[in-house]
Amino acid sequence: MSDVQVLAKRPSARELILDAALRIVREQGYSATSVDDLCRAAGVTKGAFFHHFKSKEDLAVAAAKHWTQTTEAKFARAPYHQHADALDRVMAYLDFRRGLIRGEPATFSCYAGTVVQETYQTNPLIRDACFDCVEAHAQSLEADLAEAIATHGVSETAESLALHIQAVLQGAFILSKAKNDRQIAIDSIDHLRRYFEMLFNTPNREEIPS
Amino acid sequence: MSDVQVLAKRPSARELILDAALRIVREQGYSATSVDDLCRAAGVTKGAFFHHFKSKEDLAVAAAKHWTQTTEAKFARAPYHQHADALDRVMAYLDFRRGLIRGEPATFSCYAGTVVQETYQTNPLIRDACFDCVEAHAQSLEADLAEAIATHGVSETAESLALHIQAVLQGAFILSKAKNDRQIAIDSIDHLRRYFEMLFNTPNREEIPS
DNA sequence: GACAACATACCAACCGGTTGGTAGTTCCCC
DNA sequence: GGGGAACTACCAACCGGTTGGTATGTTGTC
Repeated sequence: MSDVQVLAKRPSARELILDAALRIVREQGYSATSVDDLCRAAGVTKGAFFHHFKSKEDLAVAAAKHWTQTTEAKFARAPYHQHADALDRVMAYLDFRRGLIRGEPATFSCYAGTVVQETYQTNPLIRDACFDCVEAHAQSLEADLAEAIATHGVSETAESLALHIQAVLQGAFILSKAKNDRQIAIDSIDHLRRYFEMLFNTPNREEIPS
Repeated sequence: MSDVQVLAKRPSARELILDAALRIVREQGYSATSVDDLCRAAGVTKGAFFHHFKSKEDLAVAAAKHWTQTTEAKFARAPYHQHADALDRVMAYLDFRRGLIRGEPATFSCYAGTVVQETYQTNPLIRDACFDCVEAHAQSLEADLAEAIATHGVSETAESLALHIQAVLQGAFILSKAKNDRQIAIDSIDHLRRYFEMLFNTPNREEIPS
């Protein structure tokens, strides 16, 4: 054994490629990213790429699952879960998402949202993998939303609200990319927050608390 | 003069290409659409393409402007302008947008939103052209929004609300594409409508009408 | 020595773009 | 009003580079 035994072992080519894919595809888009681009960015050869993935499409699907895993871990250890009240957790989640809008759009935008626009009609496998990403994350919010809905007598469903949050975020990312300005995304998230404040504060919503 | 003098003259290659671009690029994405694809769809040759556009990038920018023009015309003759009250016009606009969610995502989604995701970092010319599209349409709503804001004592700006509408729509399109289901987009627009209802009905919003 | 994990070299198809050309129209000078 | 130069609109064939993918090694490990 020539190397020192360190805990941070050199990541495999597969992991290097997947991490590179999440980064470059969010920068350039899926179609514009060539297999050579990915290999160069990951520091591996084309042989390694096609050893681990049987096609570029296969990589895109695997990267979607990888995206789900990394984001799942990120949100699992986020502080918004700490609040005792369900609605507090929901609002803290929105604030957490707001706080993530930092740096370049490529770093805070969504892999699935980027890829699905280019593939939804030509590649159902990738499209479904991308929807699974978004849906899985939305579902992770449903428990808190359902509890807040029950407590505050709101007539929306947890599923619908969770998906609407994702829609606003995706749209906010697009506007940020188009204007090359992150503030425009933050503004939309603020509008979303205000929607939730009004929806859940229920300031005698036409006297019909359902 | 050998031909009959008809009003509907054969569209030029340039127009055929631009129309084809709006259609195919929304289906396949910008990078995945080759110049040959465009020529085939438009029924013209590559020579004609490069006679009218100096590059594929040039076509993308021209198509963005073409998109602005066609949508401008479409919304100019939409019925939501008829209402006497400004807030009624705003709400009717949202309902109009809701009603446009028909058929395939490629037919109701936005050229600019699709293209900008693939080009925002690699091609500033295209990115700016796409933002101009979105901004121009958002600005067309600002007069009605400003009037409704003034009448109802709302503390948001017309610009911010107009852009938020566009963000929600863009996000709704993405979710529709991902789920391959237009209802998910309609649901988000319904949430947006509810936000506007609550924002403008001002049911003693914490007693601070600004 | 078997097998996974890579690396090297290569391929046909396709990519955006260029070429040299033609048909028709417009313009201008006589 | 006739002729020709200049111009626009378009076309088919072609070009070098890049594409996703493959075939065939080589290397390290159990």
